[in-house]
Amino acid sequence: MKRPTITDVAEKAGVSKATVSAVINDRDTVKPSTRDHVLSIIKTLNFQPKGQARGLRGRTSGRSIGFIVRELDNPFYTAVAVGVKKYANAKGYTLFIASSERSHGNEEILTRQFAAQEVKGAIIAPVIDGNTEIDHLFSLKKFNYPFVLLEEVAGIRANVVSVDNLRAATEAVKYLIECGHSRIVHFSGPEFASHGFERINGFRNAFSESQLVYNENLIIHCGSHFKDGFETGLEYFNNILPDQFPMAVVCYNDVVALGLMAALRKLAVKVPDQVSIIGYDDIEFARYWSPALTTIGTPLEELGKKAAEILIRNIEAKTAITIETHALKAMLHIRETVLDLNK
Amino acid sequence: MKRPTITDVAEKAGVSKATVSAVINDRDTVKPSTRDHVLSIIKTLNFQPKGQARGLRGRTSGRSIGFIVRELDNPFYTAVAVGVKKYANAKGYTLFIASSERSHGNEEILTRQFAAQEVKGAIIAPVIDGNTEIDHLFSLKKFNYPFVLLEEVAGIRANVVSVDNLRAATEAVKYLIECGHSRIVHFSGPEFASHGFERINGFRNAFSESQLVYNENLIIHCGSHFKDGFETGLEYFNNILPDQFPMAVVCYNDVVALGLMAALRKLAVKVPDQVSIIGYDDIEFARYWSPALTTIGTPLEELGKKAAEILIRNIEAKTAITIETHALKAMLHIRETVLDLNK
DNA sequence: AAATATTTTTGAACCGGTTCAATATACAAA
DNA sequence: TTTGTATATTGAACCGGTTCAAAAATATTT
Repeated sequence: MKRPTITDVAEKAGVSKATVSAVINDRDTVKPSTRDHVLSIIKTLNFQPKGQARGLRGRTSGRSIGFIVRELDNPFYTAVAVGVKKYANAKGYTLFIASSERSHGNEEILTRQFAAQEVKGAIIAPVIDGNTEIDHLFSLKKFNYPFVLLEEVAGIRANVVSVDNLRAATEAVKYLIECGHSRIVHFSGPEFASHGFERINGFRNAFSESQLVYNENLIIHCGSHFKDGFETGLEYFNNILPDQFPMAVVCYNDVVALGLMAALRKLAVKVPDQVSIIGYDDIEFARYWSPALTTIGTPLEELGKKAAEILIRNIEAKTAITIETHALKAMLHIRETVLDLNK
Repeated sequence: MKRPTITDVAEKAGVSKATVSAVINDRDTVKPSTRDHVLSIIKTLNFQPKGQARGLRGRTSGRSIGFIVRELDNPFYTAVAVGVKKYANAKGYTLFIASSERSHGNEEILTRQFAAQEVKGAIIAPVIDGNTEIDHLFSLKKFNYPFVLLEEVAGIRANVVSVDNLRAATEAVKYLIECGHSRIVHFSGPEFASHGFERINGFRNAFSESQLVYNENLIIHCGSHFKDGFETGLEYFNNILPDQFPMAVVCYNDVVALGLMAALRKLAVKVPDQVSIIGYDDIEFARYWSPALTTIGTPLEELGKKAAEILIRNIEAKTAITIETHALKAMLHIRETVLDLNK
C-alpha cells in the first residue's frame, strides 16, 4: 500500500482536494466541523503532505544553503560552520550540515540531495585521497549549481576559499630557525589532502631556504587526533637515538600537539626546555594548556564567512559570475612552547 | 525576470521538454549534437533544474533524516551526531544537521524546512528557556511527522531519549561523600534546560540523603564553556574565605572542569590534594589531561544511536506506533582528580 | 418570504519537472 | 527505390500538491 495523497484524504472525507489543502494550511475559511472531520481522516490515514509538491506552487520555499564537511567530530569544521552560519543567517539563509565521512560516494549522494532539494547552494570540504573522483562536481557545474570548495581540487575550476598553509608552515619553521633550533621534525597529518600536503611542503620549503638539510626521516607520519599525537609521540621519543633527539616539533594541528605534550609529560621530557613545539589551528584549548601552546592560528570563522559570502553572491547572481579563489592568511601566535636560544 | 524553467530552455533550443529532460538526466538516447546545443542554451539561460519537481515523479527521493542541535560548536552534539549518523547510514539514510542557536524561532523554521522537504523525520534537541513555545512541535504531531526529542518538553507527549542526569549527579556526590569529603560545591550550567536543572537537583538530592546540609551558596552559577570554568574558577577561589574553602567541586561538564583546573593551576591550588574535581560527559581530553579527570560519562554515541533507531522505526511504521521514552544510564569514571580520604 | 450578505466549498488550471508509447528521422540492406 | 531497423524526438498524461474565481450553502436583513 502506497503513501496516501491529498486525493485519498479528500475522497475518504467526502470533500474536495481544495478543502483538504485549506485544512492543512490552517486557512480560516474552513468550517470547524469539516476541519475536525478532515483532520480525523488525516490521522487514520496517517497522511503526510509531501513538501516537494507544496513548494512547487505558491510561497517561495525557504532559502537555505548546505555545508558538506569531511567528518562530524572535528572541531575544525564546527568552527568554520559557525562562521558560515553567522553570515548565512544574516542574509536570511538557514544552514544544513552533512558529513561525507571521507567517502567520495557519500559526498556525491549529499551533493545530489542538496541540489535536488531546495538547498540553494553548497560549501564543500572535498574528500581528497589517492583516486580523485570529481564527476559529481562537474555535474554541479553543468547545471549551474552554486558551490564553493574549501580546498583546491585538481582538475576543476571552481570557487575556492582556503588557508595559505604553505606560507604558514614555512614561517613556523623559519621562526624556529631564528630561535636557534636546528634539528626540527614534523608530525604530519593526512598527506593526500592538500592542506596536509601543503604543510609538509612548507616544512620542506623552509629547509631549502635555510642552511638546514632536509631529509625524509624528519617527517613523522602521525595523524590528526589527540590519540595520534599521544601514541606517536610516546613511540617516537621512546625509541629515538640520543644523537637524533629533536630540538623542536612542528605538528600537523593543535590536537596532535597537545597529545604529543601529554606524551612528553609522561616521559618527563620538558617543554619547551628540552623540546619546543608548534601547533596549528589555535583551538580554544591551545591557549589554556600549560604551557600555553605556540601555534599557527587559522581564521576558521573568517574562512566560513568568506565561503558563505561567495556562495550567496553566486546564488543571488542573475547571470554567471567570475570564479573566485581566496587564500586566507594564517598567523603565528607566539606563546610558551618554543624556547628562544638567543636569550 | 524569473528563473528559467525547462520549458524556456526547450523553446529557446527549439526542442521538446522531453529532450531537455533527457539531456539533464544523461540519457544516452540523445544525439550528441542536440545534446551540446541544449547544454549551451542551458548555460546561457543559467538554467537550474528544480529538484522539487524532479522528485515528484519517478525515482524515490533519497531517504534522509534531520538533527536539530542547540549549538554548533558544542562537542556534546557532535558526539551524539556521530551516533545518529552511524545508525542512520547503516539503515540507508543520510543525515542533515542544523542548529537552532538556542532560538525558538529558528527551531520552528528548521522543523518546517525539514518537514517541507524530503527529510523524513527529525531528532530535536529542543530549545528550553523561560517561555515555552511548542506550537511547532504540535504541528509536527498533527501531520504525523516523525520526531524524537533529546530532552523532555513539558506539555507534549513525544518520543524522548535522554540521560538520567539526576541519578548520575546524585551518585557523583555520593561518591565524594564516601571518599570522606564534606564541603562540596557545584559549578552549575544552564538552569532552564532540564539537563542542567537535573544535575543541580541531583546534587541537592545527594545532600538530603546524607547528613550534609544543603545551602544555596553551594551552587556556583558558571556556564558551559572552558572559559566559564576558567574565569568563574579564578574569581571564586580568589575570593573564597579560608573557612569556606571547598574540598570538592562537581562541575556541570568536562570542559568547565578543565577550565577550572587551568584556573587552579594558575592559583597554585593542587588537584586533587587540595581540591577534588568531578566532570561530566567524558570527552576525549578528560582522560589525557593531567591529572586525568574523574568524570561522569554520558553515552553520547549511544544516545544518538537510540534516538535514530526510534526515529527510523517511526518513519518506517505503516501505522501510528506507541510513544517511547528512554533514559540512558551515565557512569562514573574514576581517575585521578578525586582524593580518597579513607586511605 | 424574498433579497442580500456572508461564509464554505469546489472545479479546473497550474507549478516544473518525468515518463513512455508513438512518431519521425537516419542509415543500411534488399 | 523500397523496406527494415536502429536511433532521436516528441506529445500528452502524470506526480501531489496550491490557488482562486465562481458556485453553493448559510445567515442576516428587509
